[in-house]
Amino acid sequence: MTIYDIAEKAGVSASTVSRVINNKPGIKAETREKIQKLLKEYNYTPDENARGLVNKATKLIGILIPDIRNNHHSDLAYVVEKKLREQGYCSIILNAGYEHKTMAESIQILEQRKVDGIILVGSAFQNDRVEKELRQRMTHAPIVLANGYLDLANVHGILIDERNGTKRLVDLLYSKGKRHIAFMGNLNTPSNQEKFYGYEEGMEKYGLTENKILFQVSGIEKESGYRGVKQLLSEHPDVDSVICVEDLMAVGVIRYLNELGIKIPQQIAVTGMNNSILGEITFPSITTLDNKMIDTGLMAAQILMNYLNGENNAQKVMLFSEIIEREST
Amino acid sequence: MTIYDIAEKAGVSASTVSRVINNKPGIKAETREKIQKLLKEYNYTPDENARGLVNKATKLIGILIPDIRNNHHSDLAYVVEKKLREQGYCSIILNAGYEHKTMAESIQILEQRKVDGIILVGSAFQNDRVEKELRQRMTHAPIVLANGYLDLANVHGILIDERNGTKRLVDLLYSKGKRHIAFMGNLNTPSNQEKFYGYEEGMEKYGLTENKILFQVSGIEKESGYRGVKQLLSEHPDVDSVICVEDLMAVGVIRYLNELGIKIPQQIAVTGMNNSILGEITFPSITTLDNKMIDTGLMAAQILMNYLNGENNAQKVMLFSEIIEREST
DNA sequence: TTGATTTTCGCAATCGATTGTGATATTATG
DNA sequence: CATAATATCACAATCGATTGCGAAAATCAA
Repeated sequence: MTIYDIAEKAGVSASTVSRVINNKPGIKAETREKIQKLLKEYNYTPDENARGLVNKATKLIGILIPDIRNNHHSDLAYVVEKKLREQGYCSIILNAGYEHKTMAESIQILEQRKVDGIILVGSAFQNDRVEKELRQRMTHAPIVLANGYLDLANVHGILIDERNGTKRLVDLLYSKGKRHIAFMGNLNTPSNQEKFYGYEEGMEKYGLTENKILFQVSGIEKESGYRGVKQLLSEHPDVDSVICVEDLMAVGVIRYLNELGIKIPQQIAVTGMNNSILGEITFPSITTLDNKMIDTGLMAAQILMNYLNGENNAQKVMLFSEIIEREST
Repeated sequence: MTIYDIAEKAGVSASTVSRVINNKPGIKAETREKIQKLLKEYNYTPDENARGLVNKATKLIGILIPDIRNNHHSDLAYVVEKKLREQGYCSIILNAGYEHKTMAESIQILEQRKVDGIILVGSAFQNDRVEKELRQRMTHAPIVLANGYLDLANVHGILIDERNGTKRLVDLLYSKGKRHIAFMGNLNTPSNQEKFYGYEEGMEKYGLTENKILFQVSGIEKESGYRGVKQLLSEHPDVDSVICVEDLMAVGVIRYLNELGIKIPQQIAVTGMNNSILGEITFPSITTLDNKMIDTGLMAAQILMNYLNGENNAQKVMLFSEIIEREST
């Protein structure tokens, strides 16, 4: 069923039907109604792809996510998809992985699809390879980097004050009497680096520079946390609290401590980050830093829509993270 | 950069460039190479939407999911997206909700986008409203219903033996000496109904028909589990085990029991279903029924690809669920 | 060298929409 | 009633690709 079929049935030309569909003027009320009735009857809807060709707008938005299986990624994807859909946009969600190569490949796919805009989720996209790819193939489309910043004309950034948030996490632990606070996680994303800087600032604030421990582990899975804390404690028996860059990792930490019968938080306190649902359901539940994924998603969608509606001022927004205190501290 | 731009630079017609891109014969090797070099140089890739117009294939697949935030939904979406991408397809993921109306709306969106195929995730799609919508607007495209079945020519089904799986859950609990086994969750999806039937069969098998308790709660959130078990125990103090239709719900149940100091599984055993990561990290960890979301996803993608490659035999596949025994039983 | 084959490539139509321009029908004006 | 003004709609071009068909060029045979 094409627009020509409808036109034929109505005894008019396709252009007339098009004008009715798009509420353009210059059509007799009588004709308009007749066509509208036919549109309903055959419940015809125009082919968005064909439309995109001439309108130079596909109404497609690309959402690049390292891994949709992560709770905070899917939380964000959910609100974004929902909000974009309200405006008639469809979301193409790609798992872009954490490697620069796969990220770049994903951007190429979006170029082919001629998406109207892109949302990049996670600071992992804040790297040279991605920047180059965006500069080369995505000059036309607005881009929102959720949790990060890239200095390109058409890239908008939403930043979360993870640095300050982490610093406040140190405050919290200090207030609980903790002095040997360790930081666990790798530093291979700008986001994690920010967190680490915040940790450092916090420790320095209390004159605990000597006690700083950066314990790098490879992944963010709970196994990494489990093995990590095991090794951490063997190397630094005096540690009395651990800040993990991810809730999932904290889950592994807690499991190990539970197995050893170490009292949380009395002997060792633990915090995660990113406020995943996981933190609510462990025993003890995990104090975490809410990185405002929902707000970020809403904001990202909003900025994109604004831009597509003509508000061409590049934006850089800052959201404030929030500590969610639970049993593990 | 269009195909005409490339053609101009190469001093040939667009049709020649097209034939080179698509590896069609009838082009002099010399010309072919020259064009290929230009394609690389400008790293040109054809507009997939324009291509779709003439090829009558958008290389777009719609994935309908009630809610991507559910872990087992995103697990599935992840593998599906990955596998489809390998074949040059893009995934449009829509959160279709649990209401028939929003499901139908989502199907309409996919029709407009002229997707080449659809994957429906979850038995919730197994209803009249969806069936009608598919029959009306999706006769052309292959559809795979992951975890369910609809009797339409172009709909393939992947079924999971949740009924039998639940029955084996009853076996397990019986073997642990439990006799007052309650079933908790609503029955508003075919999947949950299957689970309930399995529960009934299991109870009858052991002559425990008298002890059957169907305790219906509205949602599947942990709060539903928490409140549910609270009420359940007040009404039926002799219950010694609870089968929940969802891990998340079991999380709430466990939390309540923990708060009361009830020993799990000695006093009351608990099982969840769907093998979410949540079940691994609670204390005690939750025995669950793995509904094979990963396998289902791979299978769904595979069936769709087969169909799109010409293997037009409708399929109905059965996967076997598997009990994952943990501490809660 | 000439005519027959085969290669190689361009022309033009097509996919399903949108839109500027101009033609026709309708109404208004004097 | 004739003419000007306006309302209504169709034609054809266009978006960026693909493809059947025919024309020109190259190769072959005699």
